[in-house]
Amino acid sequence: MPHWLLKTEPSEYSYDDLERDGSTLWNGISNALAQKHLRTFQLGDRAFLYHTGKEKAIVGIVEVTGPPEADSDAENDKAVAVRVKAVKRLPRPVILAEIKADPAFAEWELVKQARLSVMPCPATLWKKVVSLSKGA
DNA sequence: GCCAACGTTGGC
DNA sequence: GCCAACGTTGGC
Repeated sequence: MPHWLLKTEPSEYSYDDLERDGSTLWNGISNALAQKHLRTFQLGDRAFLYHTGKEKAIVGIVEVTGPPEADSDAENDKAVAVRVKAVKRLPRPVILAEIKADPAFAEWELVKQARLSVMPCPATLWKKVVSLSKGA
């Protein structure tokens, strides 16, 4: 089961908002590579939610609750959106600085390609982030 | 607030 | 189809 990372600007839509809503349609993704990733999402896949802007931290885990569907808001009629639900907040946020400080993450798009908003998260990195979130 | 990185647009 | 100009994102 693949894992992912979704970015969001918390002043626009935060993990708090998702917890309040229960689930939301993750739409408005226009970048071609991000769309390519989004199209391969499957029911039950899990993703980290990352807050950009002031926070720059992975804050929680979400789960895909349906297959990719047409993003009816998008100008591009091939664009897809995916419904996700909140699973759990991480015990503590894992900030970008500590991710960058660890060479294990050096090849991850989160570090290498700052502007990509939907990306895969290799299983080893997933475990590492979860483990970091349990630390001090 | 600045700017590097990257994507998109449009003239040729 | 190339590439210069421009716009956007997001870290700093």
